[in-house]
Amino acid sequence: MAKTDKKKRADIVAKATDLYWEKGFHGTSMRNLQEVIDIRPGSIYAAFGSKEGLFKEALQHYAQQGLQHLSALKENSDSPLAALKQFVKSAVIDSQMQAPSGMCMLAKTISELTEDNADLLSEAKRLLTIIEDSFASTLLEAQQMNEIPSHKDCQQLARNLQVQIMGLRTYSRVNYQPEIIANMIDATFLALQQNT
Amino acid sequence: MAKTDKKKRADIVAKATDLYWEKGFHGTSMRNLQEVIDIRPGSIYAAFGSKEGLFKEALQHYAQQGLQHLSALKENSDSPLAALKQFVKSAVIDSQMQAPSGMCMLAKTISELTEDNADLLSEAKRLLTIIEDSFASTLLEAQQMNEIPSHKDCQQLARNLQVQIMGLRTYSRVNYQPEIIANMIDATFLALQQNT
DNA sequence: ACTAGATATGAACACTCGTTCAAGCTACAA
DNA sequence: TTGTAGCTTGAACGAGTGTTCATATCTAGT
Repeated sequence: MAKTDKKKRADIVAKATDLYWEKGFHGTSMRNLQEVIDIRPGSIYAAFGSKEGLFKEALQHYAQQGLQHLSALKENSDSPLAALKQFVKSAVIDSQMQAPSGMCMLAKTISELTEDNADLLSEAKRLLTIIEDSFASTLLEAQQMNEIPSHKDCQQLARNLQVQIMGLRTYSRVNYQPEIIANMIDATFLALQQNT
Repeated sequence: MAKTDKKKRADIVAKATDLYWEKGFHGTSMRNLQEVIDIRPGSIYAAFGSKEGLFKEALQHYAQQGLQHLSALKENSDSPLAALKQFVKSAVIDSQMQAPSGMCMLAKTISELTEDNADLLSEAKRLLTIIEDSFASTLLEAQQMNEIPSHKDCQQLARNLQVQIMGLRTYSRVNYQPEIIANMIDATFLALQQNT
């Protein structure tokens, strides 16, 4: 019973995440959500309290999904750097056609919201920081395996990567040219390994 | 009379731009706009047709503003590259505190909207392309003055710059550290000039 | 099979949304 | 001074917003 409840709840959050991700916080109405999830308003409010409450859980679900994807890729590879590169390519290139939006949901949220929704804004920032940290520790693993010159600052490299991903995902929406984007990612990772 | 009308209209567009820029298309209501501009609904609809019509003009106003800023900087400098760098720094760093939003309004629009507002979306893309072209021609000027190695592809460099700016402006909203951001911009422009 | 507690339902609430339009006002030509 | 063309006004429209809650339904323990 408890298990069923948890599964149901997770299912609701997953569907809500996709809709919020596509249309944004202000662009998504509770009626939209109710139709897509096939649930009545009372149930949402009993479980999540408000439109903001559900959005907050959607953000968390989104971030966790991303982190899990990265660690899955790392497990299937003996090069942390190659895993990271694959992660970036799938986030930037594949998600442009497959995902609800080509944008990173966290970046999209940070772009959209103002201090009128300070809670959601700071939650999105917090989650992005966590992701940046997981980039940094992946890069550190790569460094320990001599994939990256030892004098480089992995926190700084993670920052650069974060900037690059955000830029590329936005740019890809303007100009979707997979090969060119792929080349830019290759160049970014080549620079990581170089000695200057 | 015609002059006064044009000035009035431009004033309305300028105020609308700032509000839309801050709150986004869906986050801004016509009531918000009416209050900020101090105008009655009928007048807006007579002049712009719809919420979308006004937003479209706001996008155009925003883009034109940016292009004018860049060419003003170029006139006050004999190095196109230095002017461009100053433009980037002011867009990424200064606008974080001063402008309605730290984001580029065009990127923000592209991030927010879906095909439900195809007109606005493609207008934002079109304007961003124009801006990228003006980066490219600025870089070409720099190349002709030997500020940039002659074998580099200025269109490609402009693309990189666009990606970098979009990324940095989003990242700055998460983590506003002006010196670090400034260093990253310096590094980007140093790489432009280098011979690899 | 019965009952008590939890959960789901969907009509309804107060409010805001984008938009319209008849009536009033303004400013210039004759 | 008067006529008229065009702009401004603000009340009003129907539809949609996020949210609530009394009622109906379901579930689990006896």
